[in-house]
Amino acid sequence: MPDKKRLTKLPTIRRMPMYLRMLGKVRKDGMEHVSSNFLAEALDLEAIVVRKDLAVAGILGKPRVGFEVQTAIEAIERFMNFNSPTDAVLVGAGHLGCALLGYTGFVNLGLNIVAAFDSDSGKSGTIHDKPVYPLTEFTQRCKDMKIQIGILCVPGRFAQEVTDMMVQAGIKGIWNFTPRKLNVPQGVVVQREDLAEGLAELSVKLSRMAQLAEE
Amino acid sequence: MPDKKRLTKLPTIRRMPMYLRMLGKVRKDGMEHVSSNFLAEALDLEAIVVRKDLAVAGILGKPRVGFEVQTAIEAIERFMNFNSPTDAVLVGAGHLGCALLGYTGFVNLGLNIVAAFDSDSGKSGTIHDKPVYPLTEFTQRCKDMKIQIGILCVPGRFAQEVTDMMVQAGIKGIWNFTPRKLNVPQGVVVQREDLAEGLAELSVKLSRMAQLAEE
DNA sequence: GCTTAATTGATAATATTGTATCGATAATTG
DNA sequence: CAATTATCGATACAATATTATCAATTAAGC
Repeated sequence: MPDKKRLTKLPTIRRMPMYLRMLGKVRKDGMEHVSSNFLAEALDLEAIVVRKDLAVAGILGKPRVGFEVQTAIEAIERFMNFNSPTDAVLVGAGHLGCALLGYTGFVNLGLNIVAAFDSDSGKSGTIHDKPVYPLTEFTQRCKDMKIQIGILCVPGRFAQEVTDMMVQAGIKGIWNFTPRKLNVPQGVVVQREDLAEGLAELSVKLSRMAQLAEE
Repeated sequence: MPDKKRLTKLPTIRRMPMYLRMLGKVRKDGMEHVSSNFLAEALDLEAIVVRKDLAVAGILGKPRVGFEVQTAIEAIERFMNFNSPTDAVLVGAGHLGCALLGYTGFVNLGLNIVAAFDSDSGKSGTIHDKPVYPLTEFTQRCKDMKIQIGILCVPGRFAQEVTDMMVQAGIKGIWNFTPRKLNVPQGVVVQREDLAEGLAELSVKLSRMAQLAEE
């Protein structure tokens, strides 16, 4: 049986980036304190959820005042390991790959995409200021740079092949944007990202809404 | 208090596209039946999860044989409303927008992107065989085509503005790829898509893995 | 046909997540 | 400085999701 440890408080963990973003905005606006109510309102959550989530990250508030913005930001960054950036590479510089390369928000979340690779060596050069290399150079460069995270944006049929390369190159975490299951050895974690899930949710919400309207 | 209906069986709903994809592959391979065990193995789930999920969609299996592939596919499509495609438009033909325009998998999930819009009228033309129009034509065209779903891929600072246009144009569901909360009237549903959530999860999984390795 | 093995589906148990209640605390107001 | 009010945090409760158990059913093999 493969290692089967459940990740407790997963929803809380997934909400952390939201808090971080909003706290950043709030700080920029010059506010030093913020209440759970304010955050909840701004993020479309319940105040009690906010309080519990912040408590998980070890953040304490003061009655009548709320939470100290700066302290909260630091606590979340620490809790989530966002303050020690991890180098990552991306494979597959198609549209999705380029979109990810251009997304500036990842640095705040501890992810530093240092390079991209593509099997089409015609794409070599730079995209959004990040170097793009031919895939043939993948293993060597990853090993040289001691890359920890690989972002997989290739067409599905190449997914496993590239995954094997990543594992070979010492990558420990794979962010998988293909709709394939990846076989990886123990000690390597895979995070699947499947847009279809969100679409399914939207689809069902919509049809329930339509039903309500009929009644 | 805003409408507060919880969506039960949400995880099940979000897994449906996976099943559909795998069942399609299995059908292409010529298999007429498939066991929950097989699906679970192929999708990295537990067999019992598969059985329960299929049961929710009204799919019955036969002992010793498993589930009829064709029947299961049709049942899921019916359950999820995937067989009556909904027309959608996309706003913001940047990299992410283009990636979504080029993704062929959505038709199987009942989503038919019929056009895209961009404020930069220089982008007008076609992308991945889909027409791209200037944003000025948005409202009229949406109304003409009776568009139900809008996909929001613009930079965050334009998110609310474009949302308002969508609502105005009669759109009922918004798939929001910006990291902003959208204000919409009752009767319009928003599905947020935030890549940061997955990254947060990966980040925590990785650091737990690293800790395990140390022990 | 009878036995065996595989597989389902029903039921129950457990774990996780979300929500409500309420006393405690600190700033504000009079 | 006392009363009031906003806000937190602890506890308990409820809803949801996952996992385990096991009898029932069907196909296959003898």
